[in-house]
Amino acid sequence: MPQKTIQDIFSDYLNKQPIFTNKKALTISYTPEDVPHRDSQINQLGLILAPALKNDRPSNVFIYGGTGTGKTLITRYVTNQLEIAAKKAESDLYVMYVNCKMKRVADTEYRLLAYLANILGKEVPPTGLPTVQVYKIFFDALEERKGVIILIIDEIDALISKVGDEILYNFTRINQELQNIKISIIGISNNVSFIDYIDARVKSALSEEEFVFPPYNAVQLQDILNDRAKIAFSEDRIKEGVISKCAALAAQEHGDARRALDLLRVSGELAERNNDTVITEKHVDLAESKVDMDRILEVVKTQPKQSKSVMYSIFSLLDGATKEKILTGEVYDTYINICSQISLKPLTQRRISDIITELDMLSIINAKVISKGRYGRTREIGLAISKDIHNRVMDYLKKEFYL
DNA sequence: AGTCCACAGGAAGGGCAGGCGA
DNA sequence: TCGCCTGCCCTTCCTGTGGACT
Repeated sequence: MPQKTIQDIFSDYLNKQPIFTNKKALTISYTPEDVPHRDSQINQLGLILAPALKNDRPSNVFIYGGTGTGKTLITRYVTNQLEIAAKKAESDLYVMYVNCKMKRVADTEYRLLAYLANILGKEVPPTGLPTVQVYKIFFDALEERKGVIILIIDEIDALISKVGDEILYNFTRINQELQNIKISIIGISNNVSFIDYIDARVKSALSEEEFVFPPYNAVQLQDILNDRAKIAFSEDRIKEGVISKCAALAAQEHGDARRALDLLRVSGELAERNNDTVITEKHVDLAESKVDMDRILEVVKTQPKQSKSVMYSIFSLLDGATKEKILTGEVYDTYINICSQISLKPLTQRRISDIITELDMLSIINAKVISKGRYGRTREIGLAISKDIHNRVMDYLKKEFYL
């Protein structure tokens, strides 16, 4: 068979009937027209926010629930609808959304304020001003609007664990300080126990209303996927069992709708790349490992060099396959070695300890504090990723460090 | 019962890059 | 230019601790 030229590949691609008609429907940023299995939450939130239409301040709301349980989606959906209604009723309503997990955007007090001021059309330099002044800029910008402002703070637990709860206290006081506007805060958190850590005054002010989003079960996930698949794929592209398999896999993992959508989307992409016309369960299997692989590789790539070399130290210790668990001290010794090999200035053990904690939080490793009695207290470190991914990450790091 | 290991992890602060107003 | 502010990464110094060993 004659070799395909690059032009053949391109024309094949162009002539091919696409599997996807609207891939966006399978991403988390997509807001569907209706949201199944969340009627009661939608109605509740709607009732709480409705006073905004009559220019009254809605209660502050706190929403909890695991990843992919629809917290953000429902909040945005309801506030979108509210905005439409407000336009009809000609009432002044402004909705602001911020996600505190956006790295280098809103993960500190200063940045959050700067970001919010920016939404309101005020320029704040990325650094340099006293925080008090940024507050003033933000408050002034608010004052220029009138009516009701709904401020959605997503992943609020990430912010508070980093900068403390004072910022929330300041927010709850806006209503007393500014005459023209009424602000209502919707806090969204992945962590249910988070509210216990904040100051009692803030707590009572913020959680005037509370609700919890339970995880989806496999049947519900299946409904969600079916709805989205109708929009995302051309007809008859999905083999029987594919959607239920995606739903089942995601249900096993805390009922996470995001994961279910990822699995289905990647399955489709794999089929497309493979020139298959129909998505089968085989593609879902492949997608499952690819979704994890992509997530981990992405995280690894964006780590700073020091973090990468700690990772490399841990991985190469565990690569010997003699042990499944290693200790902080061993990691540090290996790390010092690696540093001299790649001419990197070694950090102190204290700092490495923090880096290990960070890697643990990124779910790349598992680190558990254990006591070995006479032989001290330390952390026992193991891998949180599969052997396959481990090998891929090792290859990447080796290349990166020319090892 | 007491000791002592090998760290965990908190607190404070240094040094840097970068911005502001005077 | 200077003094003051910020976030970020890091070091230094420190106290705390579970449980094997004596």
